[in-house]
Amino acid sequence: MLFAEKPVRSVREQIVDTLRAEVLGGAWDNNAPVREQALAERFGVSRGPIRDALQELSREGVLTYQPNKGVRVNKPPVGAERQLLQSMRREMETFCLSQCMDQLTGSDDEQLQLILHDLTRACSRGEVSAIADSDLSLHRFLVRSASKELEIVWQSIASRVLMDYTRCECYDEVVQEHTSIVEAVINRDLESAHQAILKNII
Amino acid sequence: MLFAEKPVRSVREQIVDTLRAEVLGGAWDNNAPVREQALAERFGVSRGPIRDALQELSREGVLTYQPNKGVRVNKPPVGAERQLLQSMRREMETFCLSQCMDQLTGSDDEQLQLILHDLTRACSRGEVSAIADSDLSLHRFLVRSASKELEIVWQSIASRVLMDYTRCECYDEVVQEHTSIVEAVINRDLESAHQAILKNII
DNA sequence: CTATCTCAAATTGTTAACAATTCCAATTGA
DNA sequence: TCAATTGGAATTGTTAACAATTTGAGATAG
Repeated sequence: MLFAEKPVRSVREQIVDTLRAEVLGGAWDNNAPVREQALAERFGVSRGPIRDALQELSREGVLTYQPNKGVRVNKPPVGAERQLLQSMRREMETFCLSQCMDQLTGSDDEQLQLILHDLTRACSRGEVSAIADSDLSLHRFLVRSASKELEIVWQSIASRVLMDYTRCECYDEVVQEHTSIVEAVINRDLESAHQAILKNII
Repeated sequence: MLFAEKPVRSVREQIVDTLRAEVLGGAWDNNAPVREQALAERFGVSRGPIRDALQELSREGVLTYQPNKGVRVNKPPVGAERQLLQSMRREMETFCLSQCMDQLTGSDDEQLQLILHDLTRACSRGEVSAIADSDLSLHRFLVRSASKELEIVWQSIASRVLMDYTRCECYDEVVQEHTSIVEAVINRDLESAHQAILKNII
């Protein structure tokens, strides 16, 4: 069996990714309650998988859970707490870059450019949810290339930090910064990649 | 309503805490499959809450999940990956100490000493699961005092790092190190507390 | 008028049955 | 003999019904 394992995305994963992008994109009111039944009807499944997804997003920091009261949209971290999370995110991503840089293949480069293309298109159209999703996807790709174990930890930090993604309105800058990252990676220029990452994670 | 909200522990939380302590304490074989039905019978509930608990422990790094194949006991991180997680844990705990130190009350001190007492007793009896649980509880108490939001992130890092808790066999040292931490905290000596924490998180 | 109580509707939590998938050992065939 | 097949048992995934809890509007008493 030499086939590359195709990432069979479960129902739960699809729901998680969709809702995460929507929340980070500002499509849900802050502190708004999230109802299981409504989501179940929307996604055409029963409440079981929906509950799974909401639990995962709660641990990720996108939603917040209260026993017997359901989940709501979480508040973004502020002040020193936010700075700590940003610092940890920088630490993880620079580490993962160092780890994976030498092992990336041409196929990886293609995928990166694909994601960058999605990000550019989403920015030009001003689709905030799609922008947030592509942004996260690009960083996730690099982290995942280094370690699937670290990916889970990273996601719960990155999601929290990006809970106020909508306040970033300068789309051109987003495209520019990620273009720098991808270019440096494709050139296997670790130093430039580190700098580009640090510049992007303010 | 001025009553302190008593932490009503849901069924899921109890199962999560029990299983986490058992795994960290080495009571489960490495890479051993974890069966939902068996746990459901053991805890006297249906598979639903069990699945919730297993999902949570998977995101926490204690277990590892594979679609349609269930969960297994996860492997501890090694090498540079482990060092990164340790570094992040240190960063979080020193931060949380600085944040909460001034706000701790006498009641908090009592609780800390209670946990330290549990830890000491567990060490003297050599009950590894109880040791791991008390150890985590003590650190969690300090993190939680600073931020309930950070607690979730911290847990997923600390659990991973402590996946090889059993290899630490010098119980006296465990007691000693945590006694130093609690003493420094009770004396509101931030500098000593930081040093004690850093010494404990190797 | 305000605060409290009551009860029905809405919502979350749990369960057991069913569906889909995986696992594994016995069977088959070259 | 050994690899591939197959069928049933074991296990996970999903669903709908039911139980428990919360919510909120209206009634009630002060």
